[in-house]
Amino acid sequence: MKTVTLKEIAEKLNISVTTVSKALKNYPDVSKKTKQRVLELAEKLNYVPNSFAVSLRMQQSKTIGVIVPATVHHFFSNVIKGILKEAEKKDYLVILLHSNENYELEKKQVDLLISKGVDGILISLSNKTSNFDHLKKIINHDVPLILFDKIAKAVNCSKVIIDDRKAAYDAVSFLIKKGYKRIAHFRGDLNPQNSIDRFLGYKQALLDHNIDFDASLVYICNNNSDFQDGYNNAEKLLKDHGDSVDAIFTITDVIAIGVIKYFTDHNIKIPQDIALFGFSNWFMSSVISPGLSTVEQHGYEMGEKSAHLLFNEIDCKHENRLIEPQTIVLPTQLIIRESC
Amino acid sequence: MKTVTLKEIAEKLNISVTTVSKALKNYPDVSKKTKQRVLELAEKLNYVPNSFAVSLRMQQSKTIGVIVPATVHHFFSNVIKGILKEAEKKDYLVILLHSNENYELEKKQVDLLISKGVDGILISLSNKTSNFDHLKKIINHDVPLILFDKIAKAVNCSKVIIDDRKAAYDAVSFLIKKGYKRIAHFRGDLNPQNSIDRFLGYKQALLDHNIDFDASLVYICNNNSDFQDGYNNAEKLLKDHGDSVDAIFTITDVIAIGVIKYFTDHNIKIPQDIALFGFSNWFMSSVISPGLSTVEQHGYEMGEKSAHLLFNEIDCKHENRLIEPQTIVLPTQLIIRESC
DNA sequence: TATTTTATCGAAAACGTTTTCGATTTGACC
DNA sequence: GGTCAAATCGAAAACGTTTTCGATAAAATA
Repeated sequence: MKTVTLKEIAEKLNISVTTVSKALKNYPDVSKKTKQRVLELAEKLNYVPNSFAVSLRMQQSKTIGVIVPATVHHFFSNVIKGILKEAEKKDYLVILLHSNENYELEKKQVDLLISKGVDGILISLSNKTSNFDHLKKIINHDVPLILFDKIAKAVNCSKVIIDDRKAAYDAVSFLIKKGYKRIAHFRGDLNPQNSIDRFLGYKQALLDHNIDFDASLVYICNNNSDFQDGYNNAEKLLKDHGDSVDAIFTITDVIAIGVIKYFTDHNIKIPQDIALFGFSNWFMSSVISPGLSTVEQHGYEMGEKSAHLLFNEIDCKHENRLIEPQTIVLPTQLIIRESC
Repeated sequence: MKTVTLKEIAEKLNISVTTVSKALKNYPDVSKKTKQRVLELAEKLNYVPNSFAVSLRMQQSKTIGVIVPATVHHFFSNVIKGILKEAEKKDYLVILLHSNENYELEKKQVDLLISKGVDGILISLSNKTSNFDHLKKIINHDVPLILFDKIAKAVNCSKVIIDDRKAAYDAVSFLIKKGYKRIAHFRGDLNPQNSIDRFLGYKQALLDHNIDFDASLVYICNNNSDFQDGYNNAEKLLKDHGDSVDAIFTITDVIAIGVIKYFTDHNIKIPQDIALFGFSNWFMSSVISPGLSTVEQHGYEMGEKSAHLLFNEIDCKHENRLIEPQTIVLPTQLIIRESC
């Protein structure tokens, strides 16, 4: 099937390319008669505008780029779902990229997206990202940028996040109010902001409830989506502190799942012997037993909101309106299940 | 930051656009001296070719499109991961679309991709898709197409699948050899091929082991990724057959998880009272208790292979070599855990 | 010196749109 | 019949590349 162009329609109708183009776009300066003739022939020949030419001429691609660490996460795949939904509404296509928690890759992918001429970019940073020049490059190229979930505070662009610190604070406070006294924390890497914030929330909650912070109760999970990390740290915790610890707040549900696995394997009862609180509300947390208490993070809404914000900034740019960076903080909820 | 063009480089160097272009592409008919001058200035000005112009001129976008029902599935997000990996190697970008198990949407998305001028398309069909005109349209437009996992046998293009029938046959045979005699099947919708094939494998296994097929033991899950369907059907099964059934083979792990939930809630022991066998090896199946026996489907490899096949066909097309549609059948494995 | 080869360059067409602006035609009005 | 306004159209430039092919100059050959 040959792809048909304006020129061919014009020749068949013995009119100019200009008129064909204008007819299809319903310009007022072409007669009803020719409009109809053009429309009919275009329909018949199955005309579809060459998007490369349109992009070149209009300087826009109707495409946005999305970079996430991975989508094999319940949270991120929900975010993607929300983004795709919004994009569909606005007739935009989305290019998806996985940084794989790799800074160099993330940098390269940003360059790729810029060179592809996407109309906007959505990024959730990799855990390894601590230099933000590539993000500034995006801004310098005047392409709208939104950071979500794993953001860089220092970068001057709009952001969509949750209040990690408060969410962690709430979760740990809940544990304390339930009567748990020695609460460990399996935190994430030292670098990413949400790992820091959740740790700070944990610490603050202890402080506010007159419980001394004990650094030896904090364990680091280098990869907060590897349940083996949770499994191993559970083992370490037991070795270090015996049964003196009565609860653990983990940076993600996956880590908590690893902990559950270890405890189940070693006949340690949850929540009788030790309680658990996760983060993100992965699907499996609702079906595992015991059900895992966790923080609902609303990935889908975060995707929606981020995309919405981005399209808004794209529109602003086209209308030459000023873009005022804003930060949206999405609410979270504690989901209480049997694990505490 | 202004984007710099060949023309600007040419003007600054007092040479023609042609020469600049050729210098950057290392044509033999431009002197080493000018090449160097061009390269240096291009580097200094941060020149990056306008991809719209390149696409228009070269008639290719270096972009492929992917349509899947959803990515909130462990299997599909692994497929995506594999596709992205391959695409990165070949310097291709991928546009991701969710059909949401909606035929009309899928059709529209195919049109979108065609009109975007993607160099190739990868699709896993929605459960509702039973008309394949949109796929034929892709082929008629001469854009390479690969179907994976949820395919249409009738469409003449390359495919990457597993042998659903054999995998189901193996799983059910395993149950039988373990001594289970009355084995129910929670199947998927009537339409999709893999739902049919898994059912046929189930039936064949019974037949080959001299067990009568009992249609009343087959339950339909309209949405095979909704664990509630499994929960509800477990309830129905109990009501219909009491404790006479000793095993269930489910179309997916999620359904099985729903079943586990129901049985756990009602104090029915797995596998003592009833055994379970799932399909797809979702991450959670390894961490739930009891561990769920299932069929490993190798999503990542399927993504890799599909993308590889697609890039191959794209290359063929460029070199005007004939494309011979082929079907790759990926091996599956039984993963045996505590549920049987 | 005349001729041929080689090295280096650039004009121009092409990819397929969109949009500006000027040209032509038509009809209305006096 | 002459003037003016409105309606309808198209030429051409522009978006930024890539590539063909012809032109020129320098070097090699006779």
